[in-house]
Amino acid sequence: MKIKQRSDCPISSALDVIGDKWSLLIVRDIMMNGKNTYNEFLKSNEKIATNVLADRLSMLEKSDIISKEEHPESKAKIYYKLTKKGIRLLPVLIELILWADEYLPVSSAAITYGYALKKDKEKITKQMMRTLLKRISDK
Amino acid sequence: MKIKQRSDCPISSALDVIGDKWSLLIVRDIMMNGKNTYNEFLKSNEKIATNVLADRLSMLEKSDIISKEEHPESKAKIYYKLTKKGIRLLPVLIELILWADEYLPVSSAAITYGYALKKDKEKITKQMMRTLLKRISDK
DNA sequence: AAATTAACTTGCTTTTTGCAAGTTAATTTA
DNA sequence: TAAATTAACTTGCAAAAAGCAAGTTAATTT
Repeated sequence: MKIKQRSDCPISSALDVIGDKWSLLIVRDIMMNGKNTYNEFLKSNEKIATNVLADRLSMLEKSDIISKEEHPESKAKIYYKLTKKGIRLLPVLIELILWADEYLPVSSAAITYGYALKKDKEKITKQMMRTLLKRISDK
Repeated sequence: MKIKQRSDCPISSALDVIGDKWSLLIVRDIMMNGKNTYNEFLKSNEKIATNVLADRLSMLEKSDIISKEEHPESKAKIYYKLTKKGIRLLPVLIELILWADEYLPVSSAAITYGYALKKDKEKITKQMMRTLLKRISDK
């Protein structure tokens, strides 16, 4: 499978890569939920189908948004991590959270978090970005 | 058709509404390309299928992201416009542009725009947001 | 040695997309 | 003013993608 580019518009190009219902949830799981393995992704609340997960992981890897590594604890596991390109999607996720928080029904935990985020978006984003980037630089 | 909510995570909920390959392109066309009618959307570079366009427009309307109005020039036309909820997606689009501009091959025009955006994101976003919101308040 | 876990793959059904052609009302043209 | 065109869809069908259940293989645990 290859990714078709529908046009050279940046928004369209971005959506060609991550504009489906699952890719950004995998990114979210790694970025914010401390998940890094196949089975951890499978167990998320949204219940991705196993073949779709396999497909998305391989697409995200091909797009250089995630990469595979040896799992530190076991050879049976694969450790999925974000690349820099993947980490740089953080601001997109942040804006989706802020939008959802304002216009969609979400969990009360999300409301609380959104409130803090709204007040200090810049700072929180920068801080998270730094932490995430640091994690990949000292591997 | 109704929208299924896969979980109460804000990112997931946002993607349930606008996380497909077409919805945000329609929003982009209204927001940044001065398009407001069915045939204008159809003519975009990405070539959406006519039945999919009809479906997305009705979903976006049901989600209160766009609304239909009489076209000022003709009764044969329908004027689609963004609601406030739709306009508030601007920051998401902006971040997608910035990410694509840095990590994907896009047009040279997009590169130039992205460069300005990167330098002055806050200001440009606020200015655009103000203009868009003004347009809907004085209808 | 047997059971379990992890990461997939396979086969099949359902849903969504894409494409071409057709419909209806409003508008423009000859 | 009749005929052609435009605008916004709808319909039918084939192809692609998603969802679901079960199966495979290698590593790990019991």
